[in-house]
Formats: sequence, C-alpha cells, structure tokens
Amino acid sequence: MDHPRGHTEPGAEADGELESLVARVPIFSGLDHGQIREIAARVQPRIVPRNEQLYGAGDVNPYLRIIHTGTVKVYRITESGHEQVLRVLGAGDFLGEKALISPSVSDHFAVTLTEAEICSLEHAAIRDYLLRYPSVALTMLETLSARLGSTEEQVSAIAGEDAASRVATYLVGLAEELKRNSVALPITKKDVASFLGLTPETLSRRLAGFEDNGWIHQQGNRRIDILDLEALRLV
Amino acid sequence: MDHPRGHTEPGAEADGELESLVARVPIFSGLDHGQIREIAARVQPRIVPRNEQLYGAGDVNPYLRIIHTGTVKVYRITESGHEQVLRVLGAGDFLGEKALISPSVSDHFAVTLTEAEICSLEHAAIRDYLLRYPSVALTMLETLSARLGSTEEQVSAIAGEDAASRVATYLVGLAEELKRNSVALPITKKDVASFLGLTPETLSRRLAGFEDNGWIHQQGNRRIDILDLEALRLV
DNA sequence: CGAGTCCTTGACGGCCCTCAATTAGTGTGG
DNA sequence: CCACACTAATTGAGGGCCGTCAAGGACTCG
Repeated sequence: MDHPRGHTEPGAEADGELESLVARVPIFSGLDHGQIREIAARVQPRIVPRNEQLYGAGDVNPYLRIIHTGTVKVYRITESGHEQVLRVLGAGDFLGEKALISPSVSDHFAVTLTEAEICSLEHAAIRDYLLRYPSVALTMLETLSARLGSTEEQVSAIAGEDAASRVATYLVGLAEELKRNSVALPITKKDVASFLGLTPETLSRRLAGFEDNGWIHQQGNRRIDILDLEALRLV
Repeated sequence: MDHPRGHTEPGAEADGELESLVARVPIFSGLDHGQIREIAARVQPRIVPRNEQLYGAGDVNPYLRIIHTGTVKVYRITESGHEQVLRVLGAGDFLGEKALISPSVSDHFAVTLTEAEICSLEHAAIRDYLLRYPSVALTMLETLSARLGSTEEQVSAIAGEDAASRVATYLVGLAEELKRNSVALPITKKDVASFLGLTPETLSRRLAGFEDNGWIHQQGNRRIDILDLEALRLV
C-alpha cells in the first residue's frame, strides 16, 4: 500500500488505494486502468476483526467477497453435528460465489481467523462485470476449477488413505507451498484434524509418532520443523 | 432425434441436427439462433461405445466434452491405488473443463458407462466463445459452483457420517432425483461403494440390513424398491 | 496474569476393512 | 437364443485402525 500523496485524507486517497488494491486481486488482473477504476468505485472495503462470521448456514448472502489481507476459514456442519473444515482462504481469494447467479441459501460458514481486509461486491454488480469483462469470468472459472480439483483430492484422501498418510501429505504440501522446512499451521490443530477427516486425538498421535521417528519437531501449538521431508513423502 | 428430410446424408442434415442438439445443452441455453449455429459449426459430435475411456490420468486433454445422451463415470486413482468415483455425468453435463485456460495434465479418468453421444469442442474454441458470449461463462460458473457444492457434501459425508447413514442418504437422494420409489442404480454397487467411500462388502451388508428392516427391496443387481423413505431419512 | 480453549496421553471398544469362498447376474460369442 | 465365462455381489470370520471418553497439562489471548 503506497501513499503517493503522503496524507491519509479519506476521499481521493482511499480511491487511489482501492484501485491499487483491486488491481492486485487475481481475478481482476488483466483489466486496464479504466476498468479497474470502475470496479473500485463499486467495491466496499472493510476491516473485519478476528473471529467474525462473514456468513453462516441459512443466510442468503448477496455478496462476493474478496480477501485482501488475512485468512478466512470455510466449513460445514452436517445434520449429525459433525464440523468439516472445507478450505482456508487467504489474500487474493474470493468467497460467496455459490449464489452468484441463482440466489440460494448457504449451507456453510465463513469466519475470519485473523483480522482481515475484505472487499464486498454485490452479486448484481459482479454479474454485470462478468458480462462486460468476460476475462474476469474466465479467471473465476479457472479458480473454481482448481478449487474443485483440490476438494476432489480431499475426498480421495479421506476415503482412501490412512491417518498417517493424510497427515504426512498435508505437511509436505504446506512445506512446498511455503518453500520452507519450518512451517506454521494456518489453522489450529483441531481444524487441521477436521480438514483431514480425523479427530484431534488421532492427529496428535500421528504427529507425536512422526516426532518419535525424527521426521519433524514441534514447537508450540502451531510451528512444525520438518526434518525429513523424504520420509514424510514415503508414508 | 428427428430426421425431417427423411434421409441420412451427412451435410446439411447433420448441421440441422447439430444445432438443435447444441440448443438443448444447458450452458448454451439463452443464446440466439445465429450464435447456436456458430457454435454448432465448430462442434465435433461422436457416438462413443460403452466402456470407452475419454481421457485418463497423464493425458493432456484439449477438449471440453458435452454429453448429449448416455452416462460417463469420472474417477481418480490415488498413489496408493485406491479408486475413488468422483461423479457420474449424464445428458447436458460437460467434462474436461479442468484445463480450459492453463493446459494441465489430467489426474483423473473418464469412462462411458453406456453408449454415449458426445460433442467435443477444442479448448481454444470454447475460450473464444466464453469471451464473446459471457452468458455461457456465467452458466458454466454456476454449474461448477454447484459441482463444488456436491463434492463438498461428499467430503463431509465420508468424514463425518457412518456407513449406514451414507448409504441411506444416497438412496434418498436417488429417489428424490428420479421422483420414484423404485430406483435403478446409475453405476454398479462396486462403484456406488467407491463413491460413498466404502468397500463393496460394507455396502452390501448395509443394504442387506435395510432389507431386513423392511425399508427396501432389492431385485437384480441394480434395482432397489424403496419401501420406507422416512425410515431411510432418519438413519 | 488468569481463564478458557487447545492439545496431549491413555485405555477401551466398535466399526469397517481385509481376506476368502460361494452365489448370482450379466454380457458375449457361438 | 442359449450356453458359458467372467465380473459383480453376497456372506462369514477375524483383526486393526481410529473414534470415544476422560483427565491432565500447555498455550494463547483478552
């Protein structure tokens, strides 16, 4: 966030910031300056505190939300009360696309895990942009398609792999994503367990097992040093 | 499929058929006649025999395929050899959208379960249409979003519900979809088991249990009469 | 600093997977 | 159209993995 005019007056200043903010959102990349400005004009930015629910099951949520900073957890609660973490979204990701065209009742929850800067766009407005700037729609299609792919992976991992394998694959993925051997879990271990279709107890036991094997080292509740990536890949 | 001119000459005949065929595809609904004709001109229809693989893991598959008649099974095979059925597609559904924008290597398989009439469109062509007819992109977005939703349901069911509950929910869903109490499984029980994250043995036992309870009646390998829908809902 | 949540560790039980053998059904070829 | 071969489905026995319940300890955040 640069402040070219060196002051913090809300008016023109905020607009300039907004534009550079919109320009950095992946689904709007490729638009020219005028198009960016048009979108920025309809965007409602907001600083959302930690642990705030953006929407819940039963809501008719009329906004497409774009995360500029911070992380958001998306989860479902089944009829029988089981909480299932579906994904964790970060900077540049969007949510709320479910009811984009035909408004429908949401069946899942979205909660901020950290303080977050989130822009909201009314579905009617986004629809309008998608019709006028089809490249945005194409990028959204690509993103949704990738998201579908990773949810499919989640299905086959939960159905077909044992606990140790799921935990190991998760750690390897995290390390590759961050390109580091010391990783911080983006969510609590409880939520990681839910994401992997496990109980917290089982996750704890598997991690303890990996530590006994000398493959990882845990410090605190969130940080894990990966000592033997190859061993984890082979689990 | 009517043959208004009473002959099967491939030329103009096939084009007329093609247009009405394209017009019936959900993602092209809402386009006018000229637009339909333009798309029909680039479409390659083909009758695919039963049990033919449309694409497999490792393929770089450059076609978006649209199913006009017949059914197609989409599945994944994990590193450890587990086969996971992801979905079954029927008339009006499309597949092969994964590599629509950035070509990527497929990691799953698509096989016809019946003889099928399938249209192929090159990705380059579909991209072009999406940019010119954004309403098509919007419909695709909606479809992908719905598909994501049902895959998310699959995740939470496999992770959170026991075998009996998953089987019961599946049967109820099938009955509601077909609006009948006597349903034919769209796939073998083996594949249903895979879809539900179970082994065939467990599925067989749960169905036998339902039959003992007087909730269903099985005849042959595919047909199931549902005698007590409410009981199944409460499992 | 303190309260509440998260995490860990242990014991135990049950659900579902595995392995194996038989039966039923389906689709193919003569 | 029927027979046959092969795959699908069923049923049984046994065992292992993971969930459940419970309690103590650690961490985090207000």
